[in-house]
Amino acid sequence: MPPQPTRPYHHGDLRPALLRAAVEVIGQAGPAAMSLREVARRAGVSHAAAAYHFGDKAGLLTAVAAQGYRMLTEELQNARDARRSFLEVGVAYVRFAVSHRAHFEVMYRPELYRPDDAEVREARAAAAVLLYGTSSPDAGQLAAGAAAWSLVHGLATLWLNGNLPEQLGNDPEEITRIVAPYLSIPEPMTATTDACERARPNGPTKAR
Amino acid sequence: MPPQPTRPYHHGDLRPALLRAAVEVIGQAGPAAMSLREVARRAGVSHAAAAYHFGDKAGLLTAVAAQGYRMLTEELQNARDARRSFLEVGVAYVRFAVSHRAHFEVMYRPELYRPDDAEVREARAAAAVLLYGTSSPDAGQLAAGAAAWSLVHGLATLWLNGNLPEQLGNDPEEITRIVAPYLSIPEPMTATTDACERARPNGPTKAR
DNA sequence: AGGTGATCTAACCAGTGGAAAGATAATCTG
DNA sequence: CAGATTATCTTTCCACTGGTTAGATCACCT
Repeated sequence: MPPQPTRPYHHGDLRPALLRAAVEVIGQAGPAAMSLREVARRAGVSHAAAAYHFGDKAGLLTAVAAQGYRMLTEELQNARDARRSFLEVGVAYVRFAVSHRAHFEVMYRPELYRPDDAEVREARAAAAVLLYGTSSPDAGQLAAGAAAWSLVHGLATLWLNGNLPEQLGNDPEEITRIVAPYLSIPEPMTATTDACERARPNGPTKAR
Repeated sequence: MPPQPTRPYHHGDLRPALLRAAVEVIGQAGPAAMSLREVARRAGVSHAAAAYHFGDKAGLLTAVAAQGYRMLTEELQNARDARRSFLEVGVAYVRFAVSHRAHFEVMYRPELYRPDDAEVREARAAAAVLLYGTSSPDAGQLAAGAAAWSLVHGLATLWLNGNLPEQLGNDPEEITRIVAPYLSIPEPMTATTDACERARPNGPTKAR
């Protein structure tokens, strides 16, 4: 017989394992249905082990949120660097929300975790810099950034909740490219076609 | 002594009383922290009485969501009729989210209730008509409506979560009037100043 | 080798949502 | 008005949850 495949008393890599399990559960059942005990079960440990590593349930969700903001920052950065278009940053935002739904849903439910956590604040601030296009926006950039952020954030959440009419199609990235050009924002770094003009005739068609 | 102020066995008006209590609890502690038992306690009945009237916890939250959509419809309608401006409909949307936070937070957490409930679907459809400006939108109106809805919805949720920079001020309605004009939407019924032109020079200033 | 601290389990607690059985009262039917 | 039916509410129970505590196990350091 094999040499006792008994799980060792110490897991050895429990923290990341619990994080993965948590994201998995949230992805399947939503953040509200996630329980410490179910997460611990999937990682093969007692629920008290999870509480030990994260303090409490909010601590685990805080870690998920922080990881989410870091991942978002990275993807926004990639989009900005690769495409050099503000629109593509917005598309990347929506893509992140859809492809990392578990993280996204936790990030924007601050009552579930500790939004004042240092790690979270840091990661969120880094993402905000990319969303506003600059780390020290003036009043106009601030309002324009808020408009852009609001639009893609609203689009992403409405999509995730199934609140968008199905005639718009079922590809959230494509929907973003159709809808976002209704925003008339003076692009800070790129010289693309004026979104306002493009939107004028009878609404942006495909807008590719 | 008074004739036995003992609570009668039958409450007589329990359903609305439970609804009010639920909204109160959610307003204080958020939808995730609402418990059937706490709601029942505030209404002075056992938690099984609440379950009897609403089937289960999701049933209670379904009723809250339906009520919320009806209230939203009414306020959007008032704003449209009174101001005859598309912008003011958006402002009314944000005002609703802030002043009826409990309802709003439930409405957009479909995992907490039964979004397919007939009453909810009906009430939500009525609100959608006002948000799109017409009950049979063409492709352009659909995209424009989605853009407008996304913007105000994103603005409202970001505001509620404390994700908007504080330099924008602390009056969400005023913020909406500053931010929303970045949208260039051909207004269907009113002939206001072209938002696009107004936004051009260096961003809309106050936009009153 | 021995001790120290980190990691994990077991056991317990109060609180939760749901279901079932029964108590109470309002209403219907004759 | 009496008796039966139905609607409403309570009590009680169950499995589950998050959090706490005491103790078991083990890695590591000197």
